[in-house]
Amino acid sequence: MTETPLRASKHAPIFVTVDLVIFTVRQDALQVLLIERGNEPYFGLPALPGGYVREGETLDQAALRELSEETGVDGRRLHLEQLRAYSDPERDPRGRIITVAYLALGPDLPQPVAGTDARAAHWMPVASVVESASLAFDHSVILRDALERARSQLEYTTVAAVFCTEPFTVGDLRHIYEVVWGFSLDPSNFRRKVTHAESFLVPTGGRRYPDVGRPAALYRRGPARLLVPPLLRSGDVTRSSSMPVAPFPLPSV
Amino acid sequence: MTETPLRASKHAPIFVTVDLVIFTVRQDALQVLLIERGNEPYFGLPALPGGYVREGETLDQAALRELSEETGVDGRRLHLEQLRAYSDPERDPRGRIITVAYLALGPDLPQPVAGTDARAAHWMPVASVVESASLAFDHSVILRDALERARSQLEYTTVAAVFCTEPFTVGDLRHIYEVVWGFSLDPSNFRRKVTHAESFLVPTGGRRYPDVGRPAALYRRGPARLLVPPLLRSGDVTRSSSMPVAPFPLPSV
DNA sequence: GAGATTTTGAGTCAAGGTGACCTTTAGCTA
DNA sequence: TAGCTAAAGGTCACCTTGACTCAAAATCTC
Repeated sequence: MTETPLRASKHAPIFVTVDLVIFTVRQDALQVLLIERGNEPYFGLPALPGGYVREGETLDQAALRELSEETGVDGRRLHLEQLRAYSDPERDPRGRIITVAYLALGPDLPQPVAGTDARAAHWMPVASVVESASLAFDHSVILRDALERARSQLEYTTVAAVFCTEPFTVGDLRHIYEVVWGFSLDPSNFRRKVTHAESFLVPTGGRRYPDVGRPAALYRRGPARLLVPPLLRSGDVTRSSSMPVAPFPLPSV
Repeated sequence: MTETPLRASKHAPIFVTVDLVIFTVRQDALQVLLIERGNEPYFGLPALPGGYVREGETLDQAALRELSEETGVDGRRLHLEQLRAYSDPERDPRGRIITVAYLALGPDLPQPVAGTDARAAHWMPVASVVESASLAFDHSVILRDALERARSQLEYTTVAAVFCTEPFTVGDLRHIYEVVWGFSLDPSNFRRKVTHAESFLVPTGGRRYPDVGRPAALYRRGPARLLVPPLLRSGDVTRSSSMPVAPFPLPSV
């Protein structure tokens, strides 16, 4: 915050957008909602949904608005959190545009109605997108950051449950973890942990009778937000923490 | 990202600033660098250092520049990471200004030379600021968020070591944890954890002879950035994770 | 110089979490 | 009925943790 008057010439105004990384789990895969760009630049390339922040709007409000415009889903049913800002001056060839990325997690969402901008929107498996498709702008980087954030959130918070439609079984929840983390978990140990965690799962008393196998008890999301103790990815592989700008194990102090 | 041309009238340009929460440990207390505002609005009130993002500059670069302008310290000696964006349309009475807050951690820094803007800059104990002083703009909120982030980072990463000037002892490092977390730790258990953590501490071979007591071995920061296993605040009290915008099912995460 | 003081550093022990694995239960189908 | 599947519960060895004790190496006090 400087004391310089707002319209001073030195500091050029900047256009600000929000971009959404919307994750859901469908068909045994973590999927992300991508739109196909209908204009230059990056015409025809897949991109994250998003748009300009309007006057008098907070970033959160802009994200919620874009969310409902793109998916037709009431944002209150989803988990939505700010990821971080991306600000490379060259990130958008049209000019100086900073974007604030949001991470949205929700249960199997409806096939997106084409957004208000009539752009085609599709669910795509995250795995295939991150390793093959190149997205418009710096959206590939944003997607990778969002994926790592989501994976890490599953360890320390109870967000995994928002991927499930209520009521759900412990098996449903485990399936979420396996799909997001990309490896399978011991069913017995998983049950022990999530049922022992305080206020994570609330039994409804009901049961679900699968096509085959013993019926499973049904649960609803409990009030707990934090998972104590955390449910760590045991392998503990390739975990990157929040990203420092100056390399953190720094050259001498 | 919409396809609308950049200079469309609908989306008003927005001014973007970076604000810095610079923490250091001096005199047995966690301290934050505050400036005294020399202009309206909030004339005379303490505020976080910061300033407008310039043309062609990334947010990270702007943060590094403000850091050196305010403290005269080379940013490469510090840990610097993006905290989050704050965007309430009413947060700045001068108009639409979004700020991206950064968290900077460093060893006992020099008494800040008055910034280039000739504003008075002072180290203030965080404890007294958060519970009494009201800062300009929404800086009180930013400071609280930054404090919680720093406390949580000490659990899962090795950043605590950047508060120490090398070489340092295990006691020095424990002192950092105690000051930032606000409670004392068992010296013996603390030593066991940090010395067993892979690549956290590298012994220099030297010793430091204190005024009284047994001499202590000296260490340098190791290459590890993540603390495995994490060093959890046992009390596990008042921990809040990253903040969702729409309450992820129920209030407060 | 002897003993008290202080801080480092090492070790013990019980409690609890974790991963690997086994067993039983409750439904289905052949 | 036998066989299959997934749920649910249990066992056990291993490890981490917190609380605690004890020895080591320096200074300070008398």
